[in-house]
Amino acid sequence: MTDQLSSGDRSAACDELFKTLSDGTRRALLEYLVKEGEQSVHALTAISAVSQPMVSRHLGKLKRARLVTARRAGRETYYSARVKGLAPVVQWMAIYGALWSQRFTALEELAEPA
Amino acid sequence: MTDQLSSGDRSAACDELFKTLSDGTRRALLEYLVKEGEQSVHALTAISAVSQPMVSRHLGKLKRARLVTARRAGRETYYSARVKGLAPVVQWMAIYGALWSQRFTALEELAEPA
DNA sequence: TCCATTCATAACAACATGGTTATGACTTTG
DNA sequence: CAAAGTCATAACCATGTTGTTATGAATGGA
Repeated sequence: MTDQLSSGDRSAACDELFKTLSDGTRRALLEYLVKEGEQSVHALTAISAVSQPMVSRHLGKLKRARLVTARRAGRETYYSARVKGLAPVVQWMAIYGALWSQRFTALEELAEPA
Repeated sequence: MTDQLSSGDRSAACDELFKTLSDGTRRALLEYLVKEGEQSVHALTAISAVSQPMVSRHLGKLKRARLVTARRAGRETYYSARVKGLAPVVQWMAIYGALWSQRFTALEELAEPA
């Protein structure tokens, strides 16, 4: 129980989540799925700046991180965003404790464009 | 201006932040700084599983991501957490819009261990 | 002054990552 | 059946990452 630092399990989930989210192309794919709903690989390739195999691999990583789900229909595969997959990240944010809940609005304002 | 997906500026900040946070050692350092306050490299090395040069490099990346600040005092360098540095990540989370604010508590519960 | 402490950097090895093109499996359609 | 569309995987390259050990630059103290 001496997990003062390396909380060896939950930390692994955060590792994968943060690493997955650290790529702009993957975040763009995820954003698109969140905004537009279920999309085929073909459609996602169309809006991406990289090749179709790369899109497939990015989607594979998103799927492995449980940030998307895949549904196969005929020769097409439809991917959907899975928001709940962000839970470990949200939980990690809780290390900021009061800072988080109390200053959330402050951060929100700070984050506002104009 | 055709940044339908690659919102080329804010995205860069998220890239660096997520990439920085994707390493467990760095997250552990940051957590420690948040919980225990300002610490010297020596102290941070003591609680880390890696060598002192590696701790310095991790701290360098955290500093570059603006997640910590450094204060030099004699031969020691004291690092502090900089919570505001998380703002771009919080802002990015806003792509989930209503999902974020409305389901925040749901996610919190979901994230709860027991 | 001389030595120990503290920290950062350089050099290197091992490995992972993002990108490409080529190809194969499968499905729909003509 | 044959051809075209959709997706995933393999092979490969270039680059970046984490980790190490060795070393150098300052600072503090005997």
